[in-house]
Amino acid sequence: MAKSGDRARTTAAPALGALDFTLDRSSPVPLYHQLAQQLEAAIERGVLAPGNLLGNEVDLSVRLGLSRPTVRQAIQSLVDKGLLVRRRGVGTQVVHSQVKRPLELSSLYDDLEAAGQGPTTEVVRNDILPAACDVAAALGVPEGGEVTVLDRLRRTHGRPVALLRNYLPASLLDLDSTRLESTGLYRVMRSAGITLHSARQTVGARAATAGEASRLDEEEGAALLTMQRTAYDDTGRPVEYATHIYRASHYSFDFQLLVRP
Amino acid sequence: MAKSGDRARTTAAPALGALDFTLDRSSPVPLYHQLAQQLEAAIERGVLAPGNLLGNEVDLSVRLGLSRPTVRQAIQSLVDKGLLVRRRGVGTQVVHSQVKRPLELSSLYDDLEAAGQGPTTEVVRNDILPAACDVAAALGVPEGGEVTVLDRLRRTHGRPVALLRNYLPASLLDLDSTRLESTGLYRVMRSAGITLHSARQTVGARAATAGEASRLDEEEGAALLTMQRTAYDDTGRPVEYATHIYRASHYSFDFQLLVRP
DNA sequence: AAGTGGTCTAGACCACGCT
DNA sequence: GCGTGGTCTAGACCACTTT
Repeated sequence: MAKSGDRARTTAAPALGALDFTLDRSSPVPLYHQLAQQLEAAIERGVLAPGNLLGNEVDLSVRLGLSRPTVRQAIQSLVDKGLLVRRRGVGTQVVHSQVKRPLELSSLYDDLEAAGQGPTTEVVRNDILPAACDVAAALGVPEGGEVTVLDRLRRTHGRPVALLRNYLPASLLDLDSTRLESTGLYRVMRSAGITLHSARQTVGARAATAGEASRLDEEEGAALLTMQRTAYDDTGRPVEYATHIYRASHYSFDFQLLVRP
Repeated sequence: MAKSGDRARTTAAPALGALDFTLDRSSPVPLYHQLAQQLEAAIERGVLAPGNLLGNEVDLSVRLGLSRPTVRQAIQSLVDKGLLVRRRGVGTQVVHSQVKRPLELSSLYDDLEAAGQGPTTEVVRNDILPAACDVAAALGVPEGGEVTVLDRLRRTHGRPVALLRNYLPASLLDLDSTRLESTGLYRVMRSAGITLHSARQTVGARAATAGEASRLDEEEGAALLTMQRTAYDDTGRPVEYATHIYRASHYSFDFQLLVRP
């Protein structure tokens, strides 16, 4: 069914030898990771152009003084990031431009990073209350059990962009409002020893109520983006349930997907 | 800052020996993948309960007659899926319930799978036209170059849920409208030898115009979910640009994130 | 036929979490 | 100190793509 024979233009292998990789065997950072970082940097800087290259894992490992599995591990990590593509009988290529920075997946990281930076955050509420039914179910605590309810208003350039409501098991940690205004929730949680592992998100839309509209500087009925999220730590226990509202006129979710083979 | 000492309840290792793994060395499917599948099945069926287990990679490899790297590769693939967690000095645990099926990430797969199933699809337009500015930029073709424009209306339970507009380089493949009504676009592309590799998505919201409202059976001004996507094949070339509109009252995006360490 | 990545082995030592 | 996963090695054979 394919029409044009416009096949993967495989550029002849460029002078890869020009690249000098510096490996420090005494460093605590693993060799495969050192190699991966330097390969990624070379790709980012355009030294490794889209097309063919990285010829031959065996040669590479010999030239670097590493074993092949170690080199493979480095390459594999960049394949997982979507920067490289492997083909049997062909070789390993840098993916053809586009795709830039993999965006580290969706808003979880957005929020996480952006929180401490340009935007400002105002803590509107920070209380411990008995859990309502839906919250209890999401957090896996008994109904009526104590949960921290956190309401925040986030602005960028002085304009409101989002109403963030988060629920956390009250036993998990103390939330310092002052600290939450200068950094993101996830940073606070992380520095309390809570390591996030996964999250389940639902993104939808609906019209703004009068109350939401006034707080977000919108008209009643304006389109809002909604997001619900339950986040789990590395044991699989729920550690956060969030219901967020974003001004659709000022915010959208932007993320990249990789198709797993 | 952490309050409660409610630490990862590590269940004593259950009788793992009861599990019998069947490995077929003559099969074309890799040993690590056979093992991973059987481990995943055991987790799914609850035979491997959340808590501690899988004790000791070395023992496991001996008992299975595999080398440790092979066993590690199997385990690693499940860790990447979010089903297992490894801890140094502790062991490998099944993640504590929740998290069910990792949902294969966002709507790309949703559309991909759901397309051929419950929902029905009506091809409203399937033409080859010169590319407008934004389309040309997204697809990396010259402005005015030929692109296929595909408009579809998708329904579930007889009700409209989405207006799908897709642009593809006209040279890429012929799109058979009849076939598109019985299966998804990605299936058609795949069977034409186009293997998707990655996609960049933007999800937002806005109010419905009069025209959109009438086609979607909504009121003018109703909240709509919008999605723009550019998809790339495994060489990094854009193969699809899409602008989709969903009825927020009938559809939302649902997906899971894994936090990479 | 030659060259590539894909899989697999049987060891080794280290870093970390626990007790 | 002990047991765990984390890293690394130096080979081997196979499957696939290209010439």
